[in-house]
Amino acid sequence: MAALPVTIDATPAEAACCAPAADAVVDDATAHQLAKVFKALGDPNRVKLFSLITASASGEMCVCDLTDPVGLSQPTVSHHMKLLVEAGLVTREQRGKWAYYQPTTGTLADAARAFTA
Amino acid sequence: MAALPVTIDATPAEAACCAPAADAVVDDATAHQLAKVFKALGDPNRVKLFSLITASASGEMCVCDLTDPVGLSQPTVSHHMKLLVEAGLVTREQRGKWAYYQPTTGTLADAARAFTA
DNA sequence: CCAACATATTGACAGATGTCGATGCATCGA
DNA sequence: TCGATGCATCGACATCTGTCAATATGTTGG
Repeated sequence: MAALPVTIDATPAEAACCAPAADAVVDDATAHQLAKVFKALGDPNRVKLFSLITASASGEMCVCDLTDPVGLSQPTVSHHMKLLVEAGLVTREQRGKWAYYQPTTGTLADAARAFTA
Repeated sequence: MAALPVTIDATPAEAACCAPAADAVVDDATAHQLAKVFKALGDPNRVKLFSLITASASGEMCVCDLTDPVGLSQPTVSHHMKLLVEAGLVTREQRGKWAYYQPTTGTLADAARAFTA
């Protein structure tokens, strides 16, 4: 499941007459993809990590700069970052010894729009 | 923790010189509140439930109309709806025998904006 | 090539989560 | 008043999740 397109695009939302739509407005695959994005931000520490990166002046941060602010061990931060990458919320770029993470701003906005669209 | 204001409003994002901001851009309470909202949508079935309600023509749905589309038992649907209510994503209104759930459209958008603001 | 450093992976563990059946608690209709 | 209906809560269970210490992998500098 590496590097999913993450296009999401909400279903047409047929809006039938009134009651049990029987088949969900979002299909199973879309629901899983959306849940993956939201679940990635469903942990306070990952919220902080993502916030730190998005608010970073340089637009990117390495693991060594992230461990201190959240107060977690280095392996734990790596674990969280992996989830954020798999959700498509950040991208990873290895430069030398450091792994730099950059936010993928569109992903979260698109996911949130899946309901209002 | 009933009926939280859910104002969220992102922190000023000081954007210091370059590196370890030491204290997170979002404080602990905000991170927890944001995580709560996203975690509520971090399950495929809750994504479907929320989608069903937001796309509903009448703007509200009762539990009896939700069990079939997601294929879950009634107690499980009640459990999921409780989480969505606690996250501030939907509101519950009891009318007669039925419990009607209505989407709180602003909550998700505000949570997503906490990072881009 | 080797030592030092930054990061990822593994193994383990407590705690949280999703799910259901059984049950309780209201409300409505007869 | 009584049974039926819609929903919530409880108890239980398997699974998932967050966390760390230990270790492995990979990259740079000497």
